[in-house]
Amino acid sequence: MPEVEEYAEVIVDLPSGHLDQSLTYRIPPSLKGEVKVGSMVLVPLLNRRSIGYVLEISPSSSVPEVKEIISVLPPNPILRKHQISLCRWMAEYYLSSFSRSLRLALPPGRARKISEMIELTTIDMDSIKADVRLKEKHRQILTHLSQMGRLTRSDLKKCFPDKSTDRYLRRLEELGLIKRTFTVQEPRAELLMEEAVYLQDYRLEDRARLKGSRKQEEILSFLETHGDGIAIRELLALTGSSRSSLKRLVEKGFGHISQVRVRRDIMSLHGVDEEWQGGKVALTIEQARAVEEISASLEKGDGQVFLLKGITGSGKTEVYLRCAQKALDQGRNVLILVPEISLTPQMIKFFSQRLGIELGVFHSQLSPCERYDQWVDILNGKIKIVVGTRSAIFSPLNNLGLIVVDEEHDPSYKESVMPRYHAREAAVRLAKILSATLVLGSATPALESMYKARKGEYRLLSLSTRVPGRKLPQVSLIDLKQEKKERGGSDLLSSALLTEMSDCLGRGEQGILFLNRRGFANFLICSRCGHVPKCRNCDISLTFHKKDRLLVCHHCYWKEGAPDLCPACRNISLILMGGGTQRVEETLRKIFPHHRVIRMDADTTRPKLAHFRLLEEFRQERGAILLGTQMITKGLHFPNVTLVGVVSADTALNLPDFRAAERTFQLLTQVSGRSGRGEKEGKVIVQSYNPTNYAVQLAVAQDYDSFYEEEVGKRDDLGYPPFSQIINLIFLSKDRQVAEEGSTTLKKMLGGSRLAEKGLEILGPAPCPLPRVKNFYRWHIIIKMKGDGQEKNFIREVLSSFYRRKKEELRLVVDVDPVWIM
DNA sequence: AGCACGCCGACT
DNA sequence: GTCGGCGTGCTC
Ligand SMILES: [Zn+2]
Ligand SMILES: [Zn+2]
Repeated sequence: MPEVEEYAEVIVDLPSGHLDQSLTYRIPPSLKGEVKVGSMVLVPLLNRRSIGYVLEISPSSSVPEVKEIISVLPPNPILRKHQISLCRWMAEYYLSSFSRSLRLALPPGRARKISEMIELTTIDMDSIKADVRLKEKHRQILTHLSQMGRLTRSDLKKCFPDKSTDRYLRRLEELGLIKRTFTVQEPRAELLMEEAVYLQDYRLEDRARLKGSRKQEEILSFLETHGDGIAIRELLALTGSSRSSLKRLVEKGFGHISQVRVRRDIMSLHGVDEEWQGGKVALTIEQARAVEEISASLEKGDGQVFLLKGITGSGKTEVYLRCAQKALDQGRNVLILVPEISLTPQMIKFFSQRLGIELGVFHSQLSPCERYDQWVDILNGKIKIVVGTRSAIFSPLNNLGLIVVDEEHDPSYKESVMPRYHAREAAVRLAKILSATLVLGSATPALESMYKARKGEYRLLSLSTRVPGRKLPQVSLIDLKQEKKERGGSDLLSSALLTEMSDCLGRGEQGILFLNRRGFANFLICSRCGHVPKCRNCDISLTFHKKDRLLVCHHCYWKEGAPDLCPACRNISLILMGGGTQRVEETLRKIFPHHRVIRMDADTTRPKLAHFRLLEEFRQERGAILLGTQMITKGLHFPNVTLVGVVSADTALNLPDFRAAERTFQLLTQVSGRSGRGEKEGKVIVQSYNPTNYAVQLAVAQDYDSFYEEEVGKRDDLGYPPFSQIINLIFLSKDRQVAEEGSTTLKKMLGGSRLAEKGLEILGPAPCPLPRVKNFYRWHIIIKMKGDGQEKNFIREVLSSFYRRKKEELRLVVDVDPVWIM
């Protein structure tokens, strides 16, 4: 039988990821049938080895000299075709590399690395000493190797840091004095097994004696209420205790620890969540129409994108559930994306009960072990519906009928490391790849989404009637200009807010206060008329720099002296705003010393599962205050919360970001549209120097359409999205100069004066609004593209040549369609 | 990421 | 000459 040749197109996975073309390899006869599209393979590359992913298989090759694939690595195949298509698009669209995006789609813990070990070929050191071909440095390296045995290249370089070490190693290998071996590293053991705690029988009197040890008592009652079999890692995170407390508890005979392959995961914990209760209900007319339209698309399999705009409490979830059921009935699978903060155990249970089916859950806080088991269950068809956060877009679930992106405007859908993809846009792409119907749901759709819906690209469905029996809270706007005149309250909290808070806490109810994130830019605001100095080019609030009393635009680097008088009303009334979050917390603790103040922000939620823990603490504490950034909106559903305050609408409105108004509108709409599910009436207080601002007013009036018109007009005037596409290039270095130089160099490479011809406009270079983070100086340039997207190819080429010649200590982050400009 | 190749300046 | 540093280009 004649041998039919087969070739594979392989993307090589180099750590730096800049070899972005596929390479052709021959499939040896022994691996025929084994190498498939999506296989992870070991391939030769120059005189090394590398991991690669097979994109395609073809019977012929135009490459003159091809090498052979060495082996196939399990699980095989590791990627499905639709994942490869999604990653190809992602790498291109977000100006990243193919291998980098593919890595995101690999099953958890299954990414492999190659390790290179260097060792002597002889132990005869005398002949080495006599070898005249060797230089002093050769001998030093050989001696070091003879003492240390096998070493990796990087270990060796710790002792021989000069740049010439590689050269010497090359020569030593040529002379046959050293040899290199390449091995594929096995997945780490802890990814496959996990330690879990199980309770043992204990006597009540022993239990009583634990009272003295607070932490042990806490761990034990956690296990009693939530059930045992939970991973130690998560148990400690959820109870906020240390390993030693657990160890003592186990020593006293209350439980034992064992290694488990599969364990109960965090998503199966018990608990209550008001948001996810109730059974199947009758649909409103609007809901029924939405379900009908989406179902029709499911039946046709036309890959229609729907924008489901539904005010809070209008029952979007019910629409998702009915449509999911429909897709499942058709024998097709379902993917539901939700924001980070909404994915709770109760939500999962609710969905799974309603659909009567086991759900796959994708969550960054699950252990790799757990996630791998789900991956297997998806492949063997046991899991037909996946609910997850941003990264669930990479789920191997195929045969998708329906994709849902809930709260599609939520910023947590945007990835923060490269490729900085937006899960909503990725979902649009995935729906196209798989001809799945896509539903984007939100009460306050992103401007970009609504723009596409108005253009007819998406089909708009509206739910405008509230499910009966829900009351809107009473919203008051506090004008800080007045407040200032009357000198009431503390410097950041008005007397109205403090009085309401005191009443609320006094009744044993709870309050929530929204603050802006810390460490952000300061700006000037007029305490008499509310005026804020803005950049005349960008319409961005200017940032105040104390050192040289300058106002600076962090988009285009426009600078001007800080005025003494308010430019609008000519009074000496400009005050500094933006800081003070720390002070609000201190003030609250001082005024309400007997009430718990819980702060939830990026810092306090850094430990694993801290979200759950802090929210749970808040829920259970009568008369507590929850203080934090946008991430605390989850707390709005708690029935005992009767007061919600927004400390400074101005700080939100004046973040140096063209989306500041949209963000503020979304937050305020959500806050003032929250419908009390309890019997108690809710109150909302919004503090501002500009209570007449359109974003504030229209949010309170729950008027999305007017806000859209107003905001879209502004975006059009200034050429911001959706009327242009923006790419933010961020240059990071520990050396300020390096970061700044990088940004100027790249701007020059992009064409300097001939930018307009290419349809590009560049703002900056400028220091980022957060100019220094964790010791890294940050500069950026903003590229605005007005054309059809063709300019991107040009930018890609410039970037790749920039990457090749840039200094090692300079890091470049490419953010296409940035969600925050920070 | 390695590795080769070529260029250049510093130092025997 | 020789040694290292550095920019550039390539990897099937
Ligand atoms: Zn003024
Ligand atoms: Zn500007």
